[in-house]
Amino acid sequence: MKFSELNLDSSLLQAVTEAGFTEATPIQSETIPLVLSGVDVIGQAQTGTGKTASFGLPVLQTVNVDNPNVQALVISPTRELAVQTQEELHRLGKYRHVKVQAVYGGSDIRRQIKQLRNHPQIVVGTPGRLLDHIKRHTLKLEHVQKVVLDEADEMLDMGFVEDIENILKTVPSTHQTLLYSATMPKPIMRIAEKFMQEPKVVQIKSKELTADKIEQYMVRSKEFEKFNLMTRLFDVQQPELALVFGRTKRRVDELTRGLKARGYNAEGIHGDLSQQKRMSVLRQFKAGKLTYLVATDVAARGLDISGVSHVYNYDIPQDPDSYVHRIGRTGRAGRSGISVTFVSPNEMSYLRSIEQLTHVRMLPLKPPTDAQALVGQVGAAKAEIAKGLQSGKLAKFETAAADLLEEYDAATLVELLLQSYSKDPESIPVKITPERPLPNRNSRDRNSKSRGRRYNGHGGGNRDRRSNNNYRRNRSNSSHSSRGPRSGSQGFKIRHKD
DNA sequence: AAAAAAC
Repeated sequence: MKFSELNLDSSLLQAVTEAGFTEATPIQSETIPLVLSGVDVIGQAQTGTGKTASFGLPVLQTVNVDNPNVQALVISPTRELAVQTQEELHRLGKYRHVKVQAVYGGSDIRRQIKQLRNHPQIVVGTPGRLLDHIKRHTLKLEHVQKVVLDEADEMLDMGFVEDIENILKTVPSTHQTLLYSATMPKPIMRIAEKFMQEPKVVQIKSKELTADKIEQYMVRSKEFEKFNLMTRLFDVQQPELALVFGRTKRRVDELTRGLKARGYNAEGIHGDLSQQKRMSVLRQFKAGKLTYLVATDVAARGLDISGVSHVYNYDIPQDPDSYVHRIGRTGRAGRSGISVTFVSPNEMSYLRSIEQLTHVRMLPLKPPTDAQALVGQVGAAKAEIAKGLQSGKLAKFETAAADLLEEYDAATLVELLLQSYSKDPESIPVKITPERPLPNRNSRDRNSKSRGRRYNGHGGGNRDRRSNNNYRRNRSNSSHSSRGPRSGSQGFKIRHKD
């Protein structure tokens, strides 16, 4: 269906056309008329199918621009998503002159209070800060007619339910509720029953939960080798933009440090960083000034960044839903994408439950050899040089560079380069805290079986401590060996020059 | 179990 057939105001259609869209996606064609008719709507569709516009357009249409009160409220699970939604609503509503304001934590509340005095008709916010404004009486919701719960599966997760309930208490009971979600687990349906009145459910049927434009791969690897395997993949795949997911904030920090040390254009994003840092990193990534964005699940949901060609699950998500969201950051808006998930032997059960949910078997990917990684690096270097020559930045080196590229084959050139920089990537130590070992594993189980379980309370702590020590010893061994040849993995060819 | 979200 075309947008022009959806009874939308010409000012909105103009903005849609300017954004480059003519054909509405299924979720948009189905929900826009429903939202316009005023009923409560539950919309479920794959990520990347234009959910924001499917509530945004009808909400923008029904807002009265001559009325200075807040008439619509959009609640988002993360700050970045709130900002993104505000930007998109602003873009779509600019010819209708609708004022849209985002409010979220981590940024100056006084500035937000001033902005709220500017009479926005639509407010987009995260739960905590919305409540803060409500308590300060700097945000009044008594004229709100439409409430949108965006990415509701995440938001209605435990902890948020109460916040949302408290926010909704200040909204007139006659309001229309719109709930959008990529997945629709049972708790959501219960919540929907509680907050909504005879909602119409629009479920966009898709054979697969994950977009088929995403090629999904997995790499079997031990914890200690993941880092090197992943960087080799980077060299071979040369992603345009890549999202790299780690399980914890700390691991994201360490991964980022490690990637930077090896010369990759990487930055991290997670909830412990200042909001300023979070925004600036995201801005750089969106502008293509940053190639690798290392993230916790803060970046897993909803974020729409064009050009994300690869998603790497450095740590496999334990929650299968989270996998669907993470890889949904690529393969958006009709483009294709690639995801690679690293799986260690004790994580096979997570892999199974993910595949059960998505009904897609991840293809085993053979990690590239050092030689292949080298060729990838050379290709990238050549492209860089070519770009530099083209832009004129390297004009004065033009003949010299051309000669070099003529004279040497790829591997030799890289060897020369590395020698001159004395920068052998794998010699740069990278420390990443290992995942804690899962309890009750192999050898300990076997030992304890014959002894029986009755000593449980007593011996448990001891056994755990022992296993930790073992683990630490293993780690220090492997970090030693990163200086010399490592058993089981071939070293970098150009390493042993000294 | 971690992450996210208010100061």
